[in-house]
This record gives sequence, C-alpha cells and structure tokens, in this order.
Amino acid sequence: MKPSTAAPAEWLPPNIEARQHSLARGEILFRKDDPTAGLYQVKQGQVRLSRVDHTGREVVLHAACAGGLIAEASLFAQVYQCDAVAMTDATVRLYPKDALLAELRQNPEALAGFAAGLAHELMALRARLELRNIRSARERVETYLALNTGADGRTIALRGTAKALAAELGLTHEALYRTLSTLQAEGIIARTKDAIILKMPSV
Amino acid sequence: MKPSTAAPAEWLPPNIEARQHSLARGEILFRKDDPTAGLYQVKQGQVRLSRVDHTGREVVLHAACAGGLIAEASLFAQVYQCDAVAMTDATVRLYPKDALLAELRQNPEALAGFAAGLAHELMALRARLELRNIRSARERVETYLALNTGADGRTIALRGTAKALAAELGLTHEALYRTLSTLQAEGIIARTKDAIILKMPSV
DNA sequence: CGGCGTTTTGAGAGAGCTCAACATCGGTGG
DNA sequence: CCACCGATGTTGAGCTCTCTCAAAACGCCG
Repeated sequence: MKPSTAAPAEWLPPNIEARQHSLARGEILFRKDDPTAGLYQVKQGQVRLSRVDHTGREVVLHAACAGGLIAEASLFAQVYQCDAVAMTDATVRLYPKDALLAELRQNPEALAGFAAGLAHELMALRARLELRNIRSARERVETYLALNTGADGRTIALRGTAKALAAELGLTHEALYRTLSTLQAEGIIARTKDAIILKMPSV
Repeated sequence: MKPSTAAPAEWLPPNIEARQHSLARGEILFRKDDPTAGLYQVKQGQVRLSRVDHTGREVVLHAACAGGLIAEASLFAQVYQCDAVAMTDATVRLYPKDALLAELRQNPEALAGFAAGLAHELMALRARLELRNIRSARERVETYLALNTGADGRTIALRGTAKALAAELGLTHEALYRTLSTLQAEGIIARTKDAIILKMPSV
C-alpha cells in the first residue's frame, strides 16, 4: 500500500548503536524464517515486506519508505515472518533487537511511540484488508486512488513500477493495466510517467 | 479469523475501574465514527469487528473471544473505525481511554504487554491478508483449516454459523457450503455440528 | 404450528485470470 | 553508435471460477 511516510518514528532512541546498511534495488534484507536481528528503519528508498504463498504468488504486506519502520512485530518473534526486499536502492538502519528491547523497558516515552506506531499500522492494515475485499478491479483501483491522493487531493504518486502496484493491489498486472486504460479513456484519470491524476477530485 | 484466544492480556491494569456490559447476540457495541470510549476486553462470548464497504459487503476485520481485546488501536484515535457486533451473547469490560492511557504512561510493564499484544495482532492480520490473497475458494478453505486446527492438529472448532465463517473467509456462503461439500465428498474432511475434522492431518 | 434464519443445491453470467504475442524502455557490450 | 537483451508495459482472446439470483429443505424458537 501507500508506503508509510506517516510514522516518522522520532521515538527511536538515538543512543542505540544502529548499523547502517546499503541495499541495491532488488536486494534482500532478510527472508522468512531468518532469525530476527532487530528492527529496521528505512533511511532512503523503499523496502517492501512480502510473502510468497504456496502457489508462488507474492503477497505484499507492507511497503515502507524513508522514515518508515520494518519488522516491528518481529521484536517479539524469533524469526522473521516475511521477506524484505528493497524496491529501489535503499539504505536502512538496524536497531538490534536486544538493545532496543532494553531501551524500551527503560524509556516509557519511546515505548509509547512504539505502541502508537504499531496501532497505526494495525489500522492501515485493516484498511488494506477492506480494500482487498473489493472484488471489482475497477472499484478497487478507484478506491485505492481515492485513498492515496497527495496533498492536492488529486495526484497519486507512483512509487516503483505499475507491476509492483498491481501486486500491492492484489491484481494481475494485466488487470491493472486494462483498468487504468479504461479509466483514462473515460477521462477519469490522467497519467504521467510517475503519477496518476484524478480528473474528478475526491469522488 | 481465529478468534484470538492467544492474547490473554494479563497486563490490563486491575486497578482501573472497568465497567462491564452485557450484550445480546447481534447487539452492537459501537459503530464506525462513534467517539472512542476506550478499550474493551471480551469476558464471555465472541465479538466481531467489521466494516461495511460501499457496496454493502461486510468485511470482518477481527473476531475476539473470551480474553481478547477490541479496539486497541482506537486508543490513539478519536472515533472508532469499525463496527463491533456481538456474535453470541457476550459480556465485555470497558477500560476507559483516558484512565488506561494514564495508567500505561505510569506502568511500563503494562505498556510493554500492550505493545506486544498489538504486535501479535499485526502478525495475525498479515496472515489474514495472505489468506485473502488466495483466489481459489477451495485452497483458501484448506489453508484456513490447516492454520486453525486445535491441539490435536485435526479438529477445527466452528464458532458461530457457517455463514459467519464464510464472511470471515471473504467468500459467499454458497461458495463455502459447496467447497465443504466437495471436501467432504472427497473424504478430506468430516463434519459434525460444531467442528470440522481433517482426515489427513497437517497436509 | 408458523415464521425466520441457516443450510443446501441449481443454473447462468460476468469478471478476472491465464496464456500469448508484441511494443517499449534502459542498460550492456561489441 | 548500434545490436542485443531483459524487464516492464500493453493488448487480445478464451476459460475457469466465483458471484448472483433462485428455490427448497432443515432446524430452532416463540
């Protein structure tokens, strides 16, 4: 979904020694069942959490861009439950699990920020589930667009490829392309290389 | 999905004056856009969180049974984002938002428990999203069954009606009935009034 | 017994998936 | 500079599967 620019996570304790990693586009940060090293914060680029189901289909669980966190939940687990892949060249900062847990135990302020972040992610994920419940490709795309407009209420920035967007929406890329073509033909949207503009703001 | 028996939430501060409510089956605890009163813990019965999308379709976001929590995330919001409905006769306990927030600020132990609960729910919700990504009704049901077996690895207790299960799975009730019939005819499952038994444990 | 909701089965149609072919773009190396 | 190559983007046609609409049997409760 919308890469979470939302949670800047200023609560992250600055005193923890956090190692920075550089990732090339397509590089894997961790895989499902890897032992959990800790929490990552994305400094640049975009990183996506996904799983692969038994048919080989990819399910995008989360997309974090600069400022966003990855694998919060795994602080409480022994192994990661998703794959994390860099969608663009990216840099991430690792907050080691033990150090972070210790810090959170001593710093209620940080802990509260952490909890709030989790809560917001939970809400976002529920919105996500609701979106997935829409069967019609057209309505799903329209709803997504309506929910993801930028500040002007009309522009949706495209991060990454349209194919990736299809995966986020749970559609095949063909279905997405066709839907966008139709919407464009009907004058409901306009497209540029890296954005979609709603002609009718906030339907 | 599986009503979260998982998080007993012992961290809930016992000293907070928590009012108990009794709900009849079908009764509404709160609705989307109601101002948030606080957090509820289910003492008996089952309560379901859902939304209704613009086509009138119901999306089940969460199903909590005894011990489970409801509306954790809304501690950080002004209004509820879902409807909460009792699926069975139920009793719930309300932990008022302000009192609970104040308590969490002073009691890191409780806050940590709260955060851990949120994290686990996040993981559960992600598993849920993965399930929803399975297109085939049969595979979705098989996956659900495999993930929700009881202690013996073969029995799935049915809470509530099969129709309700269909809603949780994101299927029409007809599709679910047909799928179950097929599985039964193929000898993959057996059915009793309130349970499904896998003939082939843990496929 | 009568009514209501759940369970069950049937038939038809629509919508997205699958497979397939082709265009386009960006990078690589001769 | 151009040919090549892979990945993305695009369009076409058929098919499968679930949804939808319909109807009937069943169980429960007043």
